[in-house]
Amino acid sequence: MSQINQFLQVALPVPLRQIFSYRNGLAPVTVGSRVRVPFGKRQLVGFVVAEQAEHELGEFQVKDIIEVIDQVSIWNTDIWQLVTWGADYYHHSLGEVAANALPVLLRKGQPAHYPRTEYWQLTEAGKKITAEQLRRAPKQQQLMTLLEQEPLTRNAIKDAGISSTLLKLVADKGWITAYQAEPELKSSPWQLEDANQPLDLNKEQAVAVSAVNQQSSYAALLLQGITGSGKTEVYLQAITPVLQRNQQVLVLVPEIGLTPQTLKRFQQRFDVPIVMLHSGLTDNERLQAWLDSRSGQAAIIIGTRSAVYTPCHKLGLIIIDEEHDLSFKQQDGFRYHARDVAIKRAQLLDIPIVLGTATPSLETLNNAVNKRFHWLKLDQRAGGAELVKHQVLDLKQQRIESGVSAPLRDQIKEQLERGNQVLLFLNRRGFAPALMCHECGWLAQCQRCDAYYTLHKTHNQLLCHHCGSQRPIPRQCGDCGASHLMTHGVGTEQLEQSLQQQFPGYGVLRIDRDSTRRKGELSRHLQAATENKYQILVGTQMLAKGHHFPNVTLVALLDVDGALYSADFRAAERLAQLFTQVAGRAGRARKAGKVVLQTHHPEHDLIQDLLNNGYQDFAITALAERQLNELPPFGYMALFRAEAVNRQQVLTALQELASLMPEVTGAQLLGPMPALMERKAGRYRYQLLLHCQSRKLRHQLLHFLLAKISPLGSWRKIRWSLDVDPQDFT
DNA sequence: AGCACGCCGACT
DNA sequence: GTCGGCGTGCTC
Repeated sequence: MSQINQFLQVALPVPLRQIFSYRNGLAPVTVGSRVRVPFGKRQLVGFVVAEQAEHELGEFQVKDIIEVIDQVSIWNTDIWQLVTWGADYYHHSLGEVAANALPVLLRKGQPAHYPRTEYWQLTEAGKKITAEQLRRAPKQQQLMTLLEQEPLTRNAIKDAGISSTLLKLVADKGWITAYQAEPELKSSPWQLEDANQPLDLNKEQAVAVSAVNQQSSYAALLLQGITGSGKTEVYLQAITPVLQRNQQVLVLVPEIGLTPQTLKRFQQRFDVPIVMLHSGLTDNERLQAWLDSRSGQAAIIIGTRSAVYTPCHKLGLIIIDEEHDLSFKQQDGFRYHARDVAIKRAQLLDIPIVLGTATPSLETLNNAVNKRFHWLKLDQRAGGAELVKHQVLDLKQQRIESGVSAPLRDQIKEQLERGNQVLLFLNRRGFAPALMCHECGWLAQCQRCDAYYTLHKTHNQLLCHHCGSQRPIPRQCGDCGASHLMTHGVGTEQLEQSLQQQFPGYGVLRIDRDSTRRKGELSRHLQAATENKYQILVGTQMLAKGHHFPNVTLVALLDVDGALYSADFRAAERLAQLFTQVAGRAGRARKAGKVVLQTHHPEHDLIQDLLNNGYQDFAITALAERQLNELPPFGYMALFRAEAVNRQQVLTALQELASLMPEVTGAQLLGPMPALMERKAGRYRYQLLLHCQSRKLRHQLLHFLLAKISPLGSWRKIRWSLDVDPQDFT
């Protein structure tokens, strides 16, 4: 595909699952090149997918390409394969998948290379000039001697003490000339000796490190280690030989796990260029990081979900930390799972991938059980820290003050008096999750969602956590008009306030989405907590991840009942993961720790299993249950989510598709069924669940069903999306 | 997804 | 009289 005047198939970043044809009379392109094309009334940057013969064109008016942005493909081979695989597996628009995999500036069509700079070199005439001839012009002689060795940028010449006037003078003589080029890249091997001071490993860690280092081709390794067991040290020592071979390492971390602490750990160990890809970067910084990674300038690439698509010059190892974390699954648009994409990438490149976690997802655990993944376990706490104790507190008939039972209150008091910190989890932000009429039981409800308003005292407002709508706190009942309104339930705001009253003299810090809204606030809070400026830490789930509070000796989950009886079959798994994660937060250093669970159902199987036998046992039991019900990872699911203001429109559309589902053994299409929250932000939400016995069958059926959707008029009236391997059913 | 076109309510 | 609300239809 090198000559011009050809017809091209172009993938465009629109949610249409189709390819568009254009005529190229401009310049040669290859598959993967970006082109700018007219599309309706606008211009888009698309990706060349293939060349097309003239007779294959349809009846439509073929338009001309506006610009060839890349003469050659912008993609490394593995990334392009990853993109096409992703579009196929997730049945998503190829153009959107491709655009998703690039930094914003490249999506918009910016050149995919470092900014070019001006270099000066000798001309043929200049090379003939001898030092002798310039005896009386020492500055000119200096310049010529410098350029004799290598071409230099204008800046470098200036730094050598030569003025731009002189430069121009010599240039005018025709002795030197300028050309544009990308900056010279350093190709020297990375230096590891100085900073690389590995810690001593215990036996388990040593086994894990050597297991990783033995791999010379594709292998997936589950590194299952409880918090504090020294997973990071295993990562660092597994990385070392890869860097020594002058290969790069890609590290994927959860969205809020990307702490300065993590980065520091890598920087202290390795004196190599490290790039970080996180949400705080500007578009230019992202492009720079992308270029540094692709050119091989960066040795270690650390990033969140989308970093899985970062091209590398020579990738030798992928690490995915907190593998079970939900933030690896994109929840809108192109709904990919970065863990699964990363595994695919490791296969394509034939390199090892390490999946680290204390609480493997059931999908990963299953792969370990059936030996598709190597299974490495770290059961000892590194550095001799003691294991934590557990306790379940039955809330029935207890005196409860703002969510804290009397026995828990006593334990908090005890730890505080000993100078320790306590950590309390409550997964409800705001002051109270509902406002209720004391006379008639009316509850203040959001007009647009099937949900109650949350009372926020700091904003002095009712806030809907699902659609964001807000209104002033009413003085009277919306039903009977009585003026005696009371809050119902407890949120983190109230907990914070109550603890402050109950334990005067101790600092209470609340960490949730509201208290960390501003940029950098989370890390400031975490830092303050680590420095013991607060003794009582209150927070939502976001406090559970990856932060080290060595002085915390008591962790409590204040209300776990919600997860025990949830309609979402993954809720139990998530509670088990949360419990195990927070257990790691307690007593990390030399102090013994304790985890307390408050519940009205202490006898519940999940709680008993978790406490008596630990996460792994719970997870194995859960796996058996999944197998029985053919749920993932034993069944393969895909979810059509649909919504519209008009409820009947959604139902009609879904019913029409459901009626087209063929009778196939090993597959069924369930629904339409309402989403867990049937109405959200004024729209009715329903879904169809495709449940198959094999991945292949699911793929074929999705292909079939999607083809049926496009001619259906009813589907044009609704907003819909397809979620392959859905992680939740909200 | 955008972006247009196209018909019905409250304002300079 | 217009500005603008979002329904629906199309994009090589």
